[in-house]
Amino acid sequence: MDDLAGLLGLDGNGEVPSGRIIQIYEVACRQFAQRGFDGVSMRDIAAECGISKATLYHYFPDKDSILRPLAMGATKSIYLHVARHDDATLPAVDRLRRFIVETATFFEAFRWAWIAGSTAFWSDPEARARKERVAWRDRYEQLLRDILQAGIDSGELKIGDVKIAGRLVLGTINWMPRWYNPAGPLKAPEIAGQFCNLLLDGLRAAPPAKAVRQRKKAVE
Amino acid sequence: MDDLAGLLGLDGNGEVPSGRIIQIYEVACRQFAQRGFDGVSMRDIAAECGISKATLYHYFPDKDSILRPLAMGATKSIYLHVARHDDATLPAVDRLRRFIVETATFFEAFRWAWIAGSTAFWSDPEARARKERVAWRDRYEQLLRDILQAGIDSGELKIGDVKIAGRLVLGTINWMPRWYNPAGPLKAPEIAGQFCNLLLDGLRAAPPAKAVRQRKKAVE
DNA sequence: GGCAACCAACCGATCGGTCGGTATGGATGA
DNA sequence: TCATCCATACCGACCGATCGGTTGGTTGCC
Repeated sequence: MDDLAGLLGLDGNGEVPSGRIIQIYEVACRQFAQRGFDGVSMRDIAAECGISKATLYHYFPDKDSILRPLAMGATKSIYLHVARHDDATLPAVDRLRRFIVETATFFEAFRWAWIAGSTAFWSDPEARARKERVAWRDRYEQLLRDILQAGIDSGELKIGDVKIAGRLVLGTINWMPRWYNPAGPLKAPEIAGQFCNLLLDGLRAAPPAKAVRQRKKAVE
Repeated sequence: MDDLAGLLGLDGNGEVPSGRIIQIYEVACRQFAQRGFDGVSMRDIAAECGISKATLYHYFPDKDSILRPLAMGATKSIYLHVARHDDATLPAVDRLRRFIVETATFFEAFRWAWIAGSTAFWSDPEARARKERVAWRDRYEQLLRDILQAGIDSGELKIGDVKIAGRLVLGTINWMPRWYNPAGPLKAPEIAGQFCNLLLDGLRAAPPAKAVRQRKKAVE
């Protein structure tokens, strides 16, 4: 189960979230992820929850306020999760591995919320919420770039452009939800670990110097 | 300009495509990419084209038949494009570079169609069209895996799992449309070239043997 | 005359959202 | 003890707006 309550921050404070509210979040989250925000009607959500549409509006003022906490929670929690597991005293290579693997761990736990948030990013009409979400996303991406820069400074990594390298890493991670099969033989963190190995050491077999020359000629 | 006519296969046959049809494709394509298929109404498209909604239905029988050729064309053409530029007699490393760079070249030319197709993949109600599109997508991904396998066989590449490595490469490419800025200093093929360098040689600075030992200890 | 291009007006369906009302169960006060 | 009260949880029926799509035309050019 997803433990969406944790992602939404509903379990920490004094409020006791109704089980119905959690159910609505879970149902809506999966439907948004699978068919998109516009592709899901309030009637759809109500039907799968086994309640009437009017009851849905007893718990939520409008459709946006179902998606918003999910999208915000996913974006904010992913940063808090990787930041909690980061340790700036470790070698940058290990920090990078943790960043990648912990992102996958998080994504596996909150797959639907992640997808729903990333596909419906553009539709929130409330500017403040949109801005806050972008800020958390920026923190997440900045942490990765900080790790890469630390690796350059320590001599562990050899990177021309930190921004480009960051895009490379983020692309591999962010594309995972599109094809990842939870029922497959490899769990997300294992795949992420292999990604990290490939990213660090490259696809190329260690070439003798003359092979490099030959390659350069062939490109021309 | 996009030259959507080429992507749609409208210029090769005897038919003379009306300029209006091209205009509708261009407008719809960009709107679908920016706001999603469900987020765009036929009224929106008609308004930006400067025609009435009824006239839209003079050229297209329904909404799906505007998106379908765009999505199909993007998926089919990307494969044909990279396959045309592939040369199985070249070293696998060069073939891989061409695959990545030519994908970026194509994506830069048909950015909106690419995005519209990849986001609206799931909504086509016509099973035959969906199946055909998946088939072209599979050919595209299989070509990449073939190149990787050729590199393993020739000793150029050192890859444990071709599927995983393929996902890695595809992720970096497919995520590009999400952040790529056409007005930025680097064009898509240049970025793709840098991606290829990083993918081939890795982020890690060539480590002395003892540094590798140290790293392994730190992971534990 | 015939046909491509175009449009205002309209259709049934569905959208997000509202309204008035009901069943229930626990606290309150005489 | 029992009537009252109130908040919570729920629902059927409805609203105006908008959706994809249709109809019955009117132009203007060959």
